[in-house]
Amino acid sequence: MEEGMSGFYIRATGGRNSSGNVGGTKCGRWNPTAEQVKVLTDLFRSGLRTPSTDQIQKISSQLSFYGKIESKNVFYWFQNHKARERQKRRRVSVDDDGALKEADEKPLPATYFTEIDQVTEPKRVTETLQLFPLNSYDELEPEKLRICRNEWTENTAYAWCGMESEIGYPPLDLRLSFL
Amino acid sequence: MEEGMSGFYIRATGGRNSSGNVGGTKCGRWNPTAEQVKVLTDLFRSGLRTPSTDQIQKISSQLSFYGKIESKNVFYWFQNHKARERQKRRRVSVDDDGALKEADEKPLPATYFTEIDQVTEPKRVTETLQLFPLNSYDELEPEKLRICRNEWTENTAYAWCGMESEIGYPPLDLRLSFL
DNA sequence: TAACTATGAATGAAAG
DNA sequence: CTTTCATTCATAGTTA
Repeated sequence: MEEGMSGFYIRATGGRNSSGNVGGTKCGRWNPTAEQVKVLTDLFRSGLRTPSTDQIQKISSQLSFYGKIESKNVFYWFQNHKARERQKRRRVSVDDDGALKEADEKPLPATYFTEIDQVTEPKRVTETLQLFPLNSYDELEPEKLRICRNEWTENTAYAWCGMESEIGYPPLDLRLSFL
Repeated sequence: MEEGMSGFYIRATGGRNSSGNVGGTKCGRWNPTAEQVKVLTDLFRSGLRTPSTDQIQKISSQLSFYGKIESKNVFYWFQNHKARERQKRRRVSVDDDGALKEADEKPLPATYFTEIDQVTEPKRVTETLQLFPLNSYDELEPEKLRICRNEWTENTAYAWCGMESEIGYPPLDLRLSFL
């Protein structure tokens, strides 16, 4: 029952600043700034999933305002984000029983976009994608509060068979034949 | 979701005791029980390195008997365990060429597992066969050198206009209408 | 209680 | 698109 007061941790903030790499290093990986992440997330939430080369180019160009970025970073970001959303959903759907938690990447209504490169759109999209009435990021939090989102599952079903006491675990089959 | 911000993190310090989560708490990371760790370690030592989604499901399901667990925990556990074993070995091979340290995760002979179904249902037997003889030992491949190759900017397949680096930032339309 | 350690979680990058 | 790998961040638990 160790219960300390809530304390803070000061993040060391190593030599990397948000607008670039550590001084001298040339091969570090991209470290997106909060603003960049926000824009990308907004785009994703708006329905963008697989931006074309041209779109990537434009996004990257714009985001370079906030810090160093290359087109490939944008490309990878969307690829990863999409894949992980799927993977997450796949995994949740299996071991989650119905506790539906807030999906933090739920697509917005399509009116947000004029045309959306979304899975629901059979027709190939022209790369117009105009007019993005987002009023985001006028201010970014100077500090980040880490919230527990519990994205994966809440897991409600533990089969605590009441046969044992709390610590008296049943003998484990070390051969693991259950698999 | 991390980004290059410098700031503090506030530790929530929910009411958690050492043997697991308190009933009311739903935040916080997974805290495996000793039994869960043992099973996972045994699986690892038996050669399992990268369980498939299906295997992850089964493992997670079984381990839920010992306490709260989600499939993503199993996924991460194997990911981390494998990575850290690799990293440890790499470190040893670098700064300590001659003397081999004690490998504490040495794979067991395969006979450790497999046919022990004398008390289990045939269904379990099937699942056993399904899990083990598969692509478990995907280790042993040489580690890759991570070189900064600049493929993206050079490769013609994408033809990114490499315009990153330090440039005068254009006036940015903050409402993302650039697309 | 502040370092330190072990490890869960996340994600950029890339391979398959 | 899927899966894997490397690296880093975050934090529970431990130690000095």
